[in-house]
Amino acid sequence: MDDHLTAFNRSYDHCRAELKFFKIIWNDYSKLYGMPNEVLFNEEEVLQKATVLFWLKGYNGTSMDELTKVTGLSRSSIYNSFGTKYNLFIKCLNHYKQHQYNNLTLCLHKAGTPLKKIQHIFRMEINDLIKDKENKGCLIINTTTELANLENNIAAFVKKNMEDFENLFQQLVKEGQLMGEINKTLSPLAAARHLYNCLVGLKIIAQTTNDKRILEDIAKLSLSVLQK
Amino acid sequence: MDDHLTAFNRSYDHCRAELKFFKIIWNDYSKLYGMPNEVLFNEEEVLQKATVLFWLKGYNGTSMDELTKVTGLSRSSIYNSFGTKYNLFIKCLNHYKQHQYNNLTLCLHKAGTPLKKIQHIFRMEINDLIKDKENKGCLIINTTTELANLENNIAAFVKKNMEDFENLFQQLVKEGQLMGEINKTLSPLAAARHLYNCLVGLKIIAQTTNDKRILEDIAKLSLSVLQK
DNA sequence: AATCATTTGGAACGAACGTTCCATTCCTTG
DNA sequence: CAAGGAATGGAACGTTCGTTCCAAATGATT
Repeated sequence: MDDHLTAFNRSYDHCRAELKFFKIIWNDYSKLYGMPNEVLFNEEEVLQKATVLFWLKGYNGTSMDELTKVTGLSRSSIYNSFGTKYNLFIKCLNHYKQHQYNNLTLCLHKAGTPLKKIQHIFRMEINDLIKDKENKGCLIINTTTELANLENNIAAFVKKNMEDFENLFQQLVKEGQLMGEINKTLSPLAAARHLYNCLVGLKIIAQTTNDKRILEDIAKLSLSVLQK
Repeated sequence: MDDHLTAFNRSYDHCRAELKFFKIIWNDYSKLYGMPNEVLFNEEEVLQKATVLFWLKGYNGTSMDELTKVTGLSRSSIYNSFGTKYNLFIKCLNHYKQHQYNNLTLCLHKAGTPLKKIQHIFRMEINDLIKDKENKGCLIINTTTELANLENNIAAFVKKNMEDFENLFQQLVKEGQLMGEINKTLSPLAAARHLYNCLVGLKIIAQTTNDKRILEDIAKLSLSVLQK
């Protein structure tokens, strides 16, 4: 897919957004004058189901037919609500990231010191990976290897995701250094990238093994560089 | 794809292998009695080209049509030589692994001490990743995220690959510990898994960034746990 | 030249793909 | 009950998919 197509997609999305906006306006207007209401649509639930399917089988491995079955929606409804398969996939990616972000902030509030927060993030990620009996790994990592080198939008999304993780870890490392629980000679950015790198590795290896101890051993050793 | 299909694939492969064996016998026999020779086929070259395509676009993202174009072979020739798309892909995976293994042994012979060998492996991997302007990453990792959770043969191949790396790293860590250049309190297996984990991470991150220093920083920090 | 097994190009297969279309259903309001 | 419009189910669109098939080409031996 080239830049031309990307531009087309953007304008297409824009067009759809505008259309939706006018529909909402029209909805209010018609209510005002006693016209029939628009039947609302449960986007969240459908997105969750579609996300799991893309997560399991990948973008190219998932067909619209399977998506209709898993969501319970008909073809027309999906196309009416999301446009194309590609648009639906992008929505699922964002949905997944939001879900991931929610889990992460939960971690940050639960644990105490910065180092403990980092450790807790790894513990949670490992738990989630092991809990998944389908070994789906991570949707964003799966998408990276499948599409990031072929599609600019995806590449940008994936890069942004990496930077968000880097910033989070960097902040925690800095705080930990101030508190004296993390080695002060480390570059916070380099340490953050190292942590993200290990997390990514774990998400791949979890697709190969179900042994929780292997993942825990790796995490333990990776985190050991933080201490002096 | 279930176990039944896997079993079918295995017996199908076996059948093809046997057929090929008899063809070779027949070839010798027919030569002896002056019968026409079989026209030989350059499998290596075709595999290399097919491998690069699968590497770039993934299994589901690659069509037989593109494979004919990139290899220069006609449809019939590919099917005659490799059977199915799936069989061709498995051959490509093995071809890729062999190539990877050759590079690795080259590393082991070039560098000196065990620790230096490990460092040299990481240096070479990073160089290869950065050199690739298409950001293809690693075929085996890409295949892990695309198919390992859906196909038993692939899962077994990927797991074997991980174990091979683990064994290599474990051996090097043990030797380094004997020489006193690697921290003796480390579990060689845990250290090996940590190293593999970091390598896997690098192969993913290289699909997101082209900045060599980022990868080098990560490798440096990851390897720092080996020293005391 | 004739014979032979084998390879090859290209047409063709049915199935599945993403997508579009339209008649019908559903719900709300008058 | 009638009317209106959005959402829906299901048929159908044209492509592309992996795969098969067959006539023609190939090259060594008689």
